[in-house]
Amino acid sequence: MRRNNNQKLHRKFDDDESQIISENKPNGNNVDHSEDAHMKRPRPHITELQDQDTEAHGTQPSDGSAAVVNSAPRWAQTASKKKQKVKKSHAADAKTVTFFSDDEEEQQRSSKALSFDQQKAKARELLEVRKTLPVYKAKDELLERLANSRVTVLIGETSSGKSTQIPQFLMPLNKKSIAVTQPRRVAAISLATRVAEEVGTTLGDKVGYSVRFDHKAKYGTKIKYLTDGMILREIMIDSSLSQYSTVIIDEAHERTVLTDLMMGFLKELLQKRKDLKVIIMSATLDAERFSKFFDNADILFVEGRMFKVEKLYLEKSVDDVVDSTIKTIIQVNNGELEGDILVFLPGQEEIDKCVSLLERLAPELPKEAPLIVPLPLYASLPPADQAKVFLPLKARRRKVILATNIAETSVTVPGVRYVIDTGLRKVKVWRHQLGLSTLLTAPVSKASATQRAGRAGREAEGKTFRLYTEDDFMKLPAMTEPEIARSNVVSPVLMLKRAGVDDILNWSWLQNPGQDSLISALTQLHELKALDDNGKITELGEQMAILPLEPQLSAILLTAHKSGCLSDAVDIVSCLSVDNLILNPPSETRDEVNEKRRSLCILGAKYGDLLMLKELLDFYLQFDNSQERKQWCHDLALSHRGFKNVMRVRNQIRQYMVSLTKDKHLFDEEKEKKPLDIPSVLKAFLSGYVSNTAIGMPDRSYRTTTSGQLISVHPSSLMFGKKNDAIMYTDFVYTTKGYARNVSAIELSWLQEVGGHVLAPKHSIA
DNA sequence: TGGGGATTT
Repeated sequence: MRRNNNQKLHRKFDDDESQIISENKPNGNNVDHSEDAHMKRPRPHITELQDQDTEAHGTQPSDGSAAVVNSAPRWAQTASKKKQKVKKSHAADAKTVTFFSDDEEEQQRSSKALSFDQQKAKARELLEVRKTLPVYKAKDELLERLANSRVTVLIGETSSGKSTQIPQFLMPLNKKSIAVTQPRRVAAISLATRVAEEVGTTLGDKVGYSVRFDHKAKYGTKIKYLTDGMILREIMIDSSLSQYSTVIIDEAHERTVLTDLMMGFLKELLQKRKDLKVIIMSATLDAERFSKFFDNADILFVEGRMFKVEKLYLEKSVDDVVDSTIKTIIQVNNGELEGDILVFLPGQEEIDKCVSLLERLAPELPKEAPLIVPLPLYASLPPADQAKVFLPLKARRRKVILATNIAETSVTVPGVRYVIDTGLRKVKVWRHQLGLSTLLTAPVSKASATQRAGRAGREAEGKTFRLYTEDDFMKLPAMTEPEIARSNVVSPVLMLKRAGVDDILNWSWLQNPGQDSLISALTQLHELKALDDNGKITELGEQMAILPLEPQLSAILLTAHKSGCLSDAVDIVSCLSVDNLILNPPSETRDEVNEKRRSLCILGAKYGDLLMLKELLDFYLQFDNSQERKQWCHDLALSHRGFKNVMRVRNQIRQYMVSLTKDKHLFDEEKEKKPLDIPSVLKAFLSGYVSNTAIGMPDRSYRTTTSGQLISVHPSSLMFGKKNDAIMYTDFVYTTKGYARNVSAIELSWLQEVGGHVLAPKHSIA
C-alpha cells in the first residue's frame, strides 16, 4: 500500500439528516480535551442489561407536548427541535445482542430469579430510569391519541424507549393480550426480559416471549414479544389472532419480507376484528407509506435521544475501498480523541484484507497514538470471535471494528465514537426470470447511511467519515428497497394460499412484488404440486405450508416419506436449513481442510454435497464428548453452534412429520439402522429441485435444463472439478459467473422419471 | 479452479 495520507475530508454540518443531530452544546461529561484524553477508555459494557448508568445527565428534555404531533410536515419541524442528552440507559438498548452460549444464556436467566418483593423493589428502581425516557414524558398524550384510533403509525427515534414502554402503557387498557413483533429473535427475548423486570413480574408470567425453539409465555400473558415469523405461524393456526386486542409491529421500517406480510394480514384482519388495535412502529421516514396503507392512519412522533454525529465527506471519490479505509482509520487514530472506530465494509473479503493490513501496520504507527486493535465482525465468523468486539481492552489501545451490515441493526457495539462508512453493502437479488440469485455490491440508501452514522452517537457525540462525496450521498436512494421486491416469494405465496387468499396478485400487499415475480412463484408451487391446475392449494400444499421450511424442502420430505427414506432426508434438510454450518476455511488451511472433508466423506466425494451433509451429521452424532466434538468441528471448519441448531431443527421437523402423518413410530426405523438408499434420497431431493438441474457438456461445463445457461460448480463443492452426466444443486448464485452450490451427481434418466412434468419440452402437444 | 450481506417459521 502506498503511504499517501493526503486524502482530504471536509466538514459538512448536517442539514439533510436533522433527525439524528442535536443542537445542544457538549455537556462536559463526555468530551475531554486534555492531551491524553484518548487514553481514557469508556467504561466497558458487556451486555445491555447491567444495572448501572441509572443517573441521567445533561440538558432537560423538551416537554411532552412537543414530542407528539400527528402529521408528517410537523414531524420534520419537531425533529429539528432540541434533543435531550441523557446518558445511555439500558432500557432503550434492550435489543442489543449478547453472546452467551446456549447454556450460559440459560444460567444467566435463572440466576435472575428474584422473590416477589425483590421483583417489586427492582421495578420501582427501574421506574426512575423509565421516567427519563422521551416516550415516558409523552405518556398521557400518547395514550389519548392511541385511544382514539384503531391504527396508529408511531415514529420513534432510536433510544426513545418505544419498544419497552408503549406496551406497558397499554397493558391496563387491554382486555386481551398485546403482541409486539420483532424481526429478530434476540430482540424479542431481551425486550421481554427487560420489560418483565420493569413490570416486576417473572418472565413468562405477565410478560413473555415466543420465538422459534423458545417460548416463555402462558395463557393470559399480557405482553408477548414475538418474532414476525412466529406471529405469522399463529395466524396460520388462528387467522383472527383472537387472543390479542392490540398488535404492535415494531421495526416496520426494516421492511423484512415477514414484516411486510404481517402488515398485509393485519389490514385484512382489521375489517373482521372491529375490536383490534394496531400500532406500526418505525424509526424512519416510511411513515407516510404506512399511514396511507392503513387508510390514512394517524402518525405520531416521539423523539429519541441520540447524540450529535458530525458528518465528514470526501472531496473526491475513491476507487480502492480498502486503501481508503486504511488511510482513514490511521488518520482518525492519530487525530481523534478516545473512542472506538466502527467501519462498515461490504463483505468478508474486504474485511479480511483490512484486518491483515492493519495487523501489519499497527506496530509501525506513531507511538503517541493508541495502538490499533483490528476486530472483524460478520455473520459467518465463529461466535467466539464475534464476542471479541465486546471485550474491554487494556489502556492505550483502540478497537477498530471492521463489520458488515451486521453492525447496522443486529449487533450494537458499545464504546464506538467514530464510524467510517464505505457506503457499500452486499445485496442478494432474486431474478425470477433466470431462476438465480445475484450477489451484488451496491451503494446503501440514505436511510442506511444515517443508521450507520447513528452508531457513533449512542453514548456521546461522535463523528462519521463517509468515504464518498457529498454529491454521491445526495444521489443515494432515500430508502433501501424492501426485501420483498427482490426476493423469491414462493414461501410467502404458499402462506397466503394456505390462509385462503385466492387472488394473490391483488392481495393487500404493502408492496406488491410484481406480477412476474408472483406468477413465477405460482408456477413453482404448481410444479411442486402444492397448487392444482386451478391454482387451489392441494392437500400436499397444505402439508408443505405447515412445515417450517421452504416449500422445496417440504416437498422433498413428503416425497421421501413415500419412498421410505424420510429419516435420511430429514437429516440433510436440517443441515440445509442452518446457515453457516460449513464454514470457509481460512486461506492458510483451505487445501488441508478440503482434503480432510473429502477423505472423511466417502459418499460425499462420490455423490456430492447432500450426502456429505448426511455423513457429517452421522459423525457429529457419534461423539459422546463435547470437547472432542468441538475439536472435530474446528479441524473440518464446521460450525459447532451450527450443528446444535441442526439438532433443534431436526427435532422439530421430526415432530411435525409425526403429527402430519399421525404415525408415532415414524422415526423408529432409526433403531434398526436401515442402510442408506442413495438413489432414493437423491431422487427425493430431485423432486424439490427439478428446476435446479444441469447437464454435463463434453468440455466439462454444465448447462441448465431449464434455460440452457452456462453454470459452473462452485469451488467449495465436493463435486468441483468432477465430471458428471448431470447435476442437481440447491442454489444458483451469480457472482463473478454463474455458480451452482451444494451440488450432487444425478443420473440423466432420473430427470425424466422425477421431473418429466416440469422438464418436458414446452412445445410438445399435450 | 474460486469466494456466501442480513433475517426467520
